[in-house]
Amino acid sequence: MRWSKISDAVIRRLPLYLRVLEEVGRDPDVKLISSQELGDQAGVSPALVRKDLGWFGEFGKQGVGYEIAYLASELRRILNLDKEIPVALVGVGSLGSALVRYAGQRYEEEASFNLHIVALFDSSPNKIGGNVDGIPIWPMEALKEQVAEKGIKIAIVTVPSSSAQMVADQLVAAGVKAILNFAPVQLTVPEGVHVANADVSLELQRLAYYLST
Amino acid sequence: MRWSKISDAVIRRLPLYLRVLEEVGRDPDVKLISSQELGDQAGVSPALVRKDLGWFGEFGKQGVGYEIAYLASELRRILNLDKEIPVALVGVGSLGSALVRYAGQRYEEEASFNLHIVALFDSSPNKIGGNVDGIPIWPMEALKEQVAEKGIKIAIVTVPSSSAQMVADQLVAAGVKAILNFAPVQLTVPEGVHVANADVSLELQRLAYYLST
DNA sequence: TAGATTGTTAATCGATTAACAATC
DNA sequence: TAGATTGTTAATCGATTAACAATC
Repeated sequence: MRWSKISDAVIRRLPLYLRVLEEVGRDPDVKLISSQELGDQAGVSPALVRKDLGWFGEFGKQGVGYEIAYLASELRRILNLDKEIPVALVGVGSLGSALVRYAGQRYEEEASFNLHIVALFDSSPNKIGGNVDGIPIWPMEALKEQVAEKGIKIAIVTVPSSSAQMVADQLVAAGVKAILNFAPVQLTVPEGVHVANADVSLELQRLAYYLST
Repeated sequence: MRWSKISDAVIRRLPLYLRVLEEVGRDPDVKLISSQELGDQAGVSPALVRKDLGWFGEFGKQGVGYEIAYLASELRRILNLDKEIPVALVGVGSLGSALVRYAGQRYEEEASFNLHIVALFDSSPNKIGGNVDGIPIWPMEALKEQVAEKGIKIAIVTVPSSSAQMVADQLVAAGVKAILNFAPVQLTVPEGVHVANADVSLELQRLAYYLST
């Protein structure tokens, strides 16, 4: 544990900053960025940008700003994106397959989207042995072995709600530390395992609220 | 505008409460639920459940609790889910197609997921005229007409980042009031239009942070 | 009635913003 | 040097929790 007690709200903004830095860094003439400019592009106040970065160190120079390339590399280090991260995906339905392709594209396009889906899992016999974009589909029985062998710490769950908790349990047992859950259920995981919910269903229902305002 | 100034944090929890109510409501013997029980199942404190509901009215009985069917119907009304909501989707790639199927499934399985994708749009000539699960794919030129004809107020955007802002502009011009954006860019929309970001890329990068803790 | 639980106000907690000394 | 912008502390704002009177 490197920095304890840094709030999730802070962590959530770091990838956003990193994306802005990569965007502006494409212009080789621009070497520096101020918290004002970085905040503008990320949709955050300059004070908050400085406060967020302040949790991790001093990355800027007073009167000057932040060196784009340096700050980007520091953010990659903080987010563990300085090395390639192997990811598993469980549930190779249409959403699962689409996410494999989506992640592959991000991996190609975004310089520091360093997450790589390396193994797929499904329980359906007619999918096992197949692949999506060249990534092999394994039976659930192979989960533990593959997670260990490939050093997988993050998994994406795109199985039906009814099996999501069971799959999460298996992932945790196999040693996975973070889960991106697309199933419309609240997963229960032990302390130390992180779950992010990508619940499209809830988001759409939430948007419906604003139709009456 | 019915209730002004209710925070987004509150609105975000309402669909969650609704989901719990539907879940427990399946058992016909259970007619009542306390804020304690509702909170437990939604992962929220009982005090917060009562405070959230309190913004919209008095739905419970002291000493008794909340009548499940009644509270559910009130939440549906508040979230505009008491009537079917037509939705458009722009960008019929693999992610777009997958979401069409996903939404179709939610529509079947969840009693009050009352959002219905009724029109798809793409710029690729070899997709136009086709369909996904029977829902027709229109050219972008047909957007304004279809949105007006079908009364579409919500759209899902699954186009590449490079065209997302342009598509958003067209959606806004056509009269769409809420956008669920899957493209990894920050969309700019006028006052009164709501954007929810479903940025899988950011979520995964965020999860990577927790691998070092 | 007695016990339970709501609705609501006051207290607390945490996150964001404002301000400014330090310093490049 | 003078102007600019960081790093950081104090002030403010908003959201959550605690507490309890009202009441079913």
